Amino acid sequence: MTSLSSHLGALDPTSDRAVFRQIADQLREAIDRGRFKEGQKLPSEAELVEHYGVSRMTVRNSFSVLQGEGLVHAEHGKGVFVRPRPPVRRLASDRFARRHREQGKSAFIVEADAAGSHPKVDSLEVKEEKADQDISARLGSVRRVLARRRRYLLDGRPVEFATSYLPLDIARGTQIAEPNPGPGGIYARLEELGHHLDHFEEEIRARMPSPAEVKMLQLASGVPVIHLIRTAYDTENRAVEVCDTVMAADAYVLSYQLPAT
Amino acid sequence: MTSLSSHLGALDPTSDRAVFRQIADQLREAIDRGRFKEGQKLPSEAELVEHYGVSRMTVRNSFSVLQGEGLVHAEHGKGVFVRPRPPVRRLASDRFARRHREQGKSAFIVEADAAGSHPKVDSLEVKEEKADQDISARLGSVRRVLARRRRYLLDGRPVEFATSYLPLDIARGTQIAEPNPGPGGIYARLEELGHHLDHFEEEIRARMPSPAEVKMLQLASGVPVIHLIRTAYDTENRAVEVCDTVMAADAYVLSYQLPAT
DNA sequence: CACGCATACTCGTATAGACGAGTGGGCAAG
DNA sequence: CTTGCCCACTCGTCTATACGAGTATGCGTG
Repeated sequence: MTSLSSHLGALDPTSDRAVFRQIADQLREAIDRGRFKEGQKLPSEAELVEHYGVSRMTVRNSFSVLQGEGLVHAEHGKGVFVRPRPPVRRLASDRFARRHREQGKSAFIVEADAAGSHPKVDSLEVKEEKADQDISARLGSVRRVLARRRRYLLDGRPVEFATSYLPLDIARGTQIAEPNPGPGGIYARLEELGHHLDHFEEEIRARMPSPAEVKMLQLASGVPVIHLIRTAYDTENRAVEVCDTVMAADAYVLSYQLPAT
Repeated sequence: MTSLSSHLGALDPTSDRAVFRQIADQLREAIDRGRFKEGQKLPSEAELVEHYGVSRMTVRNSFSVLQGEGLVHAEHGKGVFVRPRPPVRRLASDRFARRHREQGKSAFIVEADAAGSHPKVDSLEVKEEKADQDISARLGSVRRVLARRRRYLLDGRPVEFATSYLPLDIARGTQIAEPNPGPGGIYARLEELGHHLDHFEEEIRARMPSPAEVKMLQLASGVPVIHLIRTAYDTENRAVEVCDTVMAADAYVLSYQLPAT
């Protein structure tokens, strides 16, 4: 009678459900019921091999199912652990309102400080480049754009990777083309330049990350990304910026307020 | 010289990148470059075993990487195929505007018909039940609610699964408690009952689906879900409905329009 | 011609074994 | 006591094999 018996049952040989799925089911249920808590170590592969009397690959197969569901993650040399749900960042739909544009620091820094996290922005890159087809279409058939890339981190963990694209005739030679765009960010600069912002349009998709995104965001397996594309329009209904953002889905909740009209 | 050589190269034995990752990389690149197109069959496991000179489990491991990325899906007895991107349904932020509430059919049906798809709604269930903690909090501490569950399908494929929760003092005994809520849906009924809608609040998350959701939405592996929770408020700022929606992420693009204020 | 079955090919599941590499603790030498 | 090494335990990668089950094709029988 091992200590595992208290959390995990036996297999049903008559079931037509695959053995590795049965094991995954039992582990999942134990996690859901809180028998294994966040961050806690699951039984090792060897222990499960022993407990269920199956081969190691079968146990690993079970783990890979749970990994794909984002429930657990393995650490080489240590064990398999219940994946903790990181604190989420809530993005409200009024986050670009003018009243939030007063302060010197960026919205990300201010908000994270308020939440007690340690924010950081790195991978800054500002350069002119050729617009790809999609960006070009959104900005109204421009060929070249100013691209501002940056990565956001909370408490050392990368959570978001964003690129802003602006037409050259607007941004070139202005502070927008500088690494530090100044207080209130590029939206404040755009307004100073006479491009009064009227509204934003946001498109949201969710998908699994590419290998490059896994690296940039240090994503565990089983964590999707939220892909948000925001277009800013001025009062003349011209698209003045497109911001392409990829977020670690386990770190975000987006929130929108809609009028019933 | 097999036909595979034209699409796939050789392994680098000096690389410290695992063999199955190298194979996955080559297949991924071939797919990205369009050498294998949407819906097309990839080389069989046996062919890749032959081509690379590795064991079958190594090839399967490569496939499982690509499956986790949502790039391919396997069909028992047939082969492994490049996963086609299904037509997406665009949800605009004005989809609940009053002007869309005139017609007799539901918004889903009207919109899908217009897009040339064959819409269907099934799994209708309307019943009173105990509100869970989250729903209760959103509705302002109600104990029991009317729950309206339904599943939406496009061209036979399930794409969305939604449950609306309404306080009993509003919904009980009205047409809202009937399977068919009538023209304009429950929002039209709510307004007729004197609950004039003021605004909606939507919360969006993305995550991997639970096994139950995989079943309900017939999701391929590597497809996340978008979890949307909408709360409807009347002009007295009372929450009159909470709608919990789980969508197949590969079938949706959400679109919001925000004022710059 | 039509139907049914045999067969070959596909992926799914499972076993058993081997070696490698990261981690951490204990023990021995300095 | 501190340092450094060894070892036990962990997951990672890979091989080889076996059988099962779903699919498609073609051939032979009726």
